[in-house]
Amino acid sequence: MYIYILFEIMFTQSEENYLKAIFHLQQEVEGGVSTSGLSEKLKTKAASVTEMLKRLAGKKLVDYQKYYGVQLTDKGMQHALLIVRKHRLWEYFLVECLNFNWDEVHEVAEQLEHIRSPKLVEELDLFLGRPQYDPHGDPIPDTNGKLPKSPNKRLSQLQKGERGICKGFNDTSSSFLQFLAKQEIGLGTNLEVLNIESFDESMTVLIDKKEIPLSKTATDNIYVED
Amino acid sequence: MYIYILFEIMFTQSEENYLKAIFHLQQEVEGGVSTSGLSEKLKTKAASVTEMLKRLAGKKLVDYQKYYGVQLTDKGMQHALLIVRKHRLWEYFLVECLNFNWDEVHEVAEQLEHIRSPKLVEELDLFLGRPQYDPHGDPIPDTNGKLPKSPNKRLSQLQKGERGICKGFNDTSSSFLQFLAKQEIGLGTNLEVLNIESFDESMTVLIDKKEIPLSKTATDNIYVED
DNA sequence: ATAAATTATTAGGTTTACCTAAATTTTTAT
DNA sequence: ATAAAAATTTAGGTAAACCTAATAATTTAT
Ligand SMILES: [Mn+2]
Ligand SMILES: [Mn+2]
Ligand SMILES: [Mn+2]
Ligand SMILES: [Mn+2]
Repeated sequence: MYIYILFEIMFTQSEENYLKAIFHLQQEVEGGVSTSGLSEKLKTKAASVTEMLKRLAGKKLVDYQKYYGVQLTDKGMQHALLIVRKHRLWEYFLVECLNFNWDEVHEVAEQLEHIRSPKLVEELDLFLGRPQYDPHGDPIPDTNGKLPKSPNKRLSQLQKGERGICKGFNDTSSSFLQFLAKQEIGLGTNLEVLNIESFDESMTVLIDKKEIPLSKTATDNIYVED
Repeated sequence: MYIYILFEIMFTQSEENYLKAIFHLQQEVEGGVSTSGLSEKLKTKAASVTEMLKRLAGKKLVDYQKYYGVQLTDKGMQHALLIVRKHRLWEYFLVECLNFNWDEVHEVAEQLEHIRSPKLVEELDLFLGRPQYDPHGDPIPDTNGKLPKSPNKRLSQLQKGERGICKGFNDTSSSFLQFLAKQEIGLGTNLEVLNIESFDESMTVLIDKKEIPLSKTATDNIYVED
């Protein structure tokens, strides 16, 4: 019985990476997640993705319709949320305890998220003081997979003259995070929209008395609370 | 150039497990480490070991003589020491920070030791206060692979009437560690040899006013400082 | 409605890391 | 010294997770 449960819960690193990628892509577009989307996100070829999707479907982790993409089953969602939980808890640990910068944590968390030990996850959560958000402002699922509500207004959605507090980022690539650091934009940063160019939707934003120009691409990837 | 260095340093989990196993077996017996010894330690079949040894030899991590076992090269030793360092630092972390018992840490450390990130190791070491010994009393190699001198007298080497302080354990199997916990023997435990049976070399030891009988097998696996 | 372009799947290969069974070498016992 | 036993290696196979090239289905554009 115990063995049975272990088998049910054991997935390979690769399978877990796919589950997480599907989870993230699922939030961006509705309907099935495409083979090419996964292929791009995971930097593997489409043929490899197709193969893995068939395997995941066999394990009842996804519903897979040939040519029409995949969606996580409840079981798949549950495990994806565990991986996300672990990823974000470790990121928090790296920044809070080990002097990592927020743009250095991703690669290591990508490995640590696969460490298998229920006790480890729960104790780490406790040790860190049950944080709600990771260093990028992303919500950390609790033991049951429940997400605290995420800050979900984008900076690009603010009107001229509105103010907001930076609560998170969508793109967490190293280059974007380094760009943000250079502009001195971080979690908790206060900002005010001074102007919006109508032709390219770029903004001029007031941060700490400095006027910072930001492209639509940038403002789309910054979450704010107003 | 940078890529080249990365390739040189990247080994698979399996390769790392072999290197560590060879390292441990090398300390127990002199001469080459045998295929069967590795097979037993790693719970794989001898044929699999032979195959891996050829691969490791190809990567200059071991000197391998068909039919006569292997020994780590300098390069292999260096990497084995890094894995041991990581394993023991993580064990220390689990016990000191995450409320693990010393007999619960091994399995998780077995996974964590493979996380690749030079910064992580050094920062973890710093965060933990540069510990010298892991929760089992085993020495933690420093950044350069240097080991602090290990407590190396076995309880079985003490004479009748001698006293000692428990400094470490050789066998770190769950069953042995649980046995020790039951007898309330741990790091720092004071003990006195009350009697040694000549026929089987078993001992009666005084610990905290209780008389505890210990087999030769047990006393061989307990390190003491006198 | 067709053709072209795009996207996805299948077919066939590779490498790693296991396995079993058979063959070979070394060690031990007579 | 030879034979039996034990240890090791080789041969041949499997599954995971990738790949390229060829084929097929879907979507888009004319
Ligand atoms: Mn990962
Ligand atoms: Mn994050
Ligand atoms: Mn390991
Ligand atoms: Mn240990």
